[in-house]
Amino acid sequence: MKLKDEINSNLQKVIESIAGEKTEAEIQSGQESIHGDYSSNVALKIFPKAKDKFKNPIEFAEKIVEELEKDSGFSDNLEKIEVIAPGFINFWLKDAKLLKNLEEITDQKENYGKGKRLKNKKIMLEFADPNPFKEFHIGHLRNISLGESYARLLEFEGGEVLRVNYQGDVGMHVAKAIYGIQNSKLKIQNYENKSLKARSEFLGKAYAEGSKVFEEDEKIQKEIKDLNIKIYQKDSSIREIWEKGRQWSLDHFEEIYKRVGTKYKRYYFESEVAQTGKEIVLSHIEDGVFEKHDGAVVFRGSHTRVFVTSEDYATYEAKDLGLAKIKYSEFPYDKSIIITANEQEGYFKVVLEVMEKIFPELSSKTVHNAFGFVKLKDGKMSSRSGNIVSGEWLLDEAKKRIKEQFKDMGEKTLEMVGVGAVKYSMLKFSRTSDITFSFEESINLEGNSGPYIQYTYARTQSVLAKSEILNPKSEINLKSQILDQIETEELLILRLLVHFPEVVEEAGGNFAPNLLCNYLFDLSQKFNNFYQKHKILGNPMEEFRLQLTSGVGQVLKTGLYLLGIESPEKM
RNA sequence: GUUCUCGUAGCUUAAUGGAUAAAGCAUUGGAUUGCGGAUCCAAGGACUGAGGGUUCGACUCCCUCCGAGAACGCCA
Repeated sequence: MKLKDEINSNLQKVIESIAGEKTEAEIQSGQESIHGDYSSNVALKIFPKAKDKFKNPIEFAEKIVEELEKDSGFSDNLEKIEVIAPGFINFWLKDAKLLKNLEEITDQKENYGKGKRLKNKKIMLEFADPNPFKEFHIGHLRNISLGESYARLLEFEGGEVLRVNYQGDVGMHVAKAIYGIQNSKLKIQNYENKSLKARSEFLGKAYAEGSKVFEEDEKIQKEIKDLNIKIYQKDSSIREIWEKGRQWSLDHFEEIYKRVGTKYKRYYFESEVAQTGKEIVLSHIEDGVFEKHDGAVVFRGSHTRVFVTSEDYATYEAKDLGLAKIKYSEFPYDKSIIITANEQEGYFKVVLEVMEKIFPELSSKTVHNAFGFVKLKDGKMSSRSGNIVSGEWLLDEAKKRIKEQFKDMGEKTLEMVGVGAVKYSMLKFSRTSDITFSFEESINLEGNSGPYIQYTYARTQSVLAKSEILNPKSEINLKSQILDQIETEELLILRLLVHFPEVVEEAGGNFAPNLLCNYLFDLSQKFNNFYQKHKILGNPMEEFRLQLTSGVGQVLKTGLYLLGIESPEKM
């Protein structure tokens, strides 16, 4: 059992016996260790209900501690339990316990921190969702970084995660793009033999041109709407261009997925769910879920939305209903999670309202997780205005800048560090907050960045490799004599290592990879501090310090993996 | 107009209702006859947009105002 849980259950038992109150005790993991390795505010929380027995929360807390200390099996791991005004209870671990934890890391290796919270749970995770014919922009990059990290965190806790991607290959945006292709000065034929990048840039431009004239010219607007219908009908006049453009986009996306380390199990397309979606909507007019208005089929919920257009085509809304049904029939999940930008929050709210009425069993299992906007310093990104930063450009630019600084770095490492820098910069902020993208910062190799953590990992591996050369068969064993020789910097690291499993659980439970980022950064800083002050190799404490180094390396590697970032052995 | 989200140091951001509001960047000053200086140490810098309220305790919850952004019937 995790130590945190152990403290929790002991607290619960004791409080129930003293105050007769069942409670979910709240344990905090101390970050700076000034308030202990763990601390609890239960005495403050429960005090109003124990008022008749104790004068103040401190007295109450003292009684709790007295009871806790009676259980020697529990308190043997603890150096002390103290009560601090106005009523906090702080727990300090014994150094021996900290060392024992380090041994666990050595034994369990990449399994250290794994949980069972989601054992036997099937989770469908939809993320990235770029649209063919449009650019894969930095918002998608945030989406896929978050999704992949979330998937790994859920798997780490025992869940079976099915990564899926839903891509809009039909609809007005495609019509606009095709109009753009047909009327652009840039001829599609010229791109036949060009790179995927060049092709997708061409498509992006065509889309921007199509959108522009759509807004400006009513006659063209009508033409584009007609094109849209032809797309749904797979009309022979546009079939070839549609298939070609679609494939070019998908090939390009695939390249990006590969670069960022995401492998999807299933790709859904709007073209394959539209019909099912429409049928679902039409079959629920009679029972009053939907109503016909101005020739369209609408739903009147928290706000009104069109599900089937007056031209009889499924909108995005109806398609999502079709998608939900197909998803569940293919993979009966315990939970279905959809990750999108928060501009879709209102939209999903309505779709979930409909689902509650027609697929109640699915709606209760479906969660929409939104993330904040990725803005540029000079305002909102929009693929229509053309003021857009493509995901690929950002990855390449990161790599380029790193190369300028580290000329002899190999191609493989360069890619790991470049992608790591970008992904980390997408993950280190809390998911829901809008972030302002800055070129300098996301590519910065110093400070709170991916490369800083990767560098620290490479450093641990370098030390370990060197010790291997100097002393090939050294089996690391902790000796109890070292207890009184441990340095402050080492203790700080040991204390932090204890919390890794808890941070991972919290990051997964709250869909908050940023917590893991902060933790890894903190650990890296503490290790670098230690490294600077104390010599590892050729020191009387060498064995212990090597094990510490190895433990830090292991945790950094596992942590980076959970963020979806690779750990180079050398940089 | 309606609904929702957000205002924290010069900048970018942290902080399940808890203890001295935490980092990075930038700025200033330091550290190398040592295992990778892509490192480390130190300093300055915030009445958490304004004003009320709830609470033993509020960046966090409630109300008002100011400011920013997003979503709102045939786009995705």
